[in-house]
Amino acid sequence: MATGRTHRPATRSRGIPEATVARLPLYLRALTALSERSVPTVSSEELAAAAGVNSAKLRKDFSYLGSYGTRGVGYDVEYLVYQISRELGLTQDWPVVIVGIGNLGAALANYGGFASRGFRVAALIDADPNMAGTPVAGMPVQHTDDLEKIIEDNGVSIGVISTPAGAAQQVCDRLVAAGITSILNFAPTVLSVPDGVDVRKVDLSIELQILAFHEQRKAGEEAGAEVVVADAVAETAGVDVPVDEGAAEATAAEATAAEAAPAARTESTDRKGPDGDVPAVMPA
Amino acid sequence: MATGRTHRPATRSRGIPEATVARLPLYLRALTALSERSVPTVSSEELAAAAGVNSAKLRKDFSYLGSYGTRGVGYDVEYLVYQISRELGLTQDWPVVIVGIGNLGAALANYGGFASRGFRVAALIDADPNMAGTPVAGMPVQHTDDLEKIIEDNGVSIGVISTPAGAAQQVCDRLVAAGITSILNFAPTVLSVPDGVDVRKVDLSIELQILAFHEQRKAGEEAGAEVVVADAVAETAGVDVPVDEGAAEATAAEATAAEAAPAARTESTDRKGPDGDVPAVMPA
DNA sequence: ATGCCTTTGTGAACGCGTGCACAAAGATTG
DNA sequence: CAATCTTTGTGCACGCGTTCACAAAGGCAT
Repeated sequence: MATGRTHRPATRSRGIPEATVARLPLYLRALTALSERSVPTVSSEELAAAAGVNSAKLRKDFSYLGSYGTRGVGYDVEYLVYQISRELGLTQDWPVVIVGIGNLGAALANYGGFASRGFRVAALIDADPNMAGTPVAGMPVQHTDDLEKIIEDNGVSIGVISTPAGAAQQVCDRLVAAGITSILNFAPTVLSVPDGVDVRKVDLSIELQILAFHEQRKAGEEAGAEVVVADAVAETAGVDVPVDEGAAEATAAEATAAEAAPAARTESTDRKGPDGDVPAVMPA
Repeated sequence: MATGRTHRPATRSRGIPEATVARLPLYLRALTALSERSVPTVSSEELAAAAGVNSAKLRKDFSYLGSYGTRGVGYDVEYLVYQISRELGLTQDWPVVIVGIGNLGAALANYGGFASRGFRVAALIDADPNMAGTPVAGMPVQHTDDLEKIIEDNGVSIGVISTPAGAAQQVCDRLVAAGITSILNFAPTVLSVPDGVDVRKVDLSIELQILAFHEQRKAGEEAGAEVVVADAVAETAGVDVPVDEGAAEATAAEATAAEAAPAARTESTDRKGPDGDVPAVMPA
């Protein structure tokens, strides 16, 4: 998925499991859809299907909130919508600032999903003086100089960072100093924040890399013979097998193509060679 | 299905834990930065700090890849960059199509982080005929009609969906039918795909809702006297505490602010328009 | 070589999250 | 009111992921 949180130490969270919290918005969305279709009640089975999860998991998730269902019937849609909204804190207004109005920042400013859930874009902030005053999503961009004042005046506690990576930590520090305690970070950097500040990150590049890993694995399985060969080579060649078999495979790769690893990365990304690990043929 | 590795430590084979895979890009980024500064070696402690993780975790993560470190010294930066890149499949080129060129789609098309990691945007696709031919990020937008042909001609196996929610499943189906096996979904919908197809989702609205939850909890703790009092009352009064403490807290909240809960629930469809979270991004 | 110092790699313990399976609870029907 | 049927809520077991803590391994100085 898309996120990660800065590690929260000792918070006596006699509360809802993090994994459950992360699913509540999913349930809420499914419930909202049902609500709009005026469906009065829904069973855990149906709702789970709509949310794309296991029904047992859903019931357990709801059990952390309380007993809001009726046995033999299901859950009252409207009531559940309200309860989840309340639990998530969506019954109140959350002013949000977006810092860094480039392509992504502008897209976020135009994103309809914010307002529909109680998130109000209070201000758009950018460091470029030329952008100041320029309307984006019907709202004038303001300059970074006024960041602190904007946050204070609007009582903002959630900030979105969509600046380039180089500016992110600096912006983050100013946001935190100004009183922000929750940050959604789109910049490809690890932000360091003091305790008590939550950071969630969305990293497009990382998501793609994870997909690439699985994609490669899938491709490798189809032409799976290669891997076997690599293992065989390792054994026949009497390669000094380190600690375990997993390492052996890696070692086999080294023994052939990866020997020139440091050299290979000097330039080209071409490595069609006798890799033994990387599939030589791409999925069509 | 997975009959092979029933009784075996996952050390063998491509048994890299999912959690580890998700962190590899993080390490890679930190290592790349070190590489650019010509740092020759790095210890697990230093690298962990740069990546924002625990050093023990990092070492264990690397142990799944093999023994690439040198005791007493650390890891060779260049070598590790190569190994991780190879493991993630970044040593090859991954053509990608982006479907839905609204605000977000355009932002993604302009995003530099893709190309820098071996991901090449092969095509931009949109359903709006008026957009066809319009250059976005120096590349003409193509019409959905040609989706299948584009994917086949370019050997694309990774697709990015940045359409409105309503169109996402349909687009997804066509992508899958055309041979796509990995999807990065930005539309706020649960996509259903056949086995063998990976889907990762990025949902901005959900991220904010999770932040709101924690934000609310933080605010509640500061003025936490309320909750404590409520609990005390419950006990002193000999109230039959319902299911568990969590529920007790919820009950306490209702007793104060959420008194109007049942009322609100009759009317809860009001505050959000029919938009829901439908538009991930509207076709500009 | 020998001994010291640093850092890796990993065994083991622990905690969280997931899924199964079922008893309890309520609706519904006759 | 009793019997039946549906669906919730949860106890339990299992597996994954995280963290600790330490022996082994390598470098380096003497």
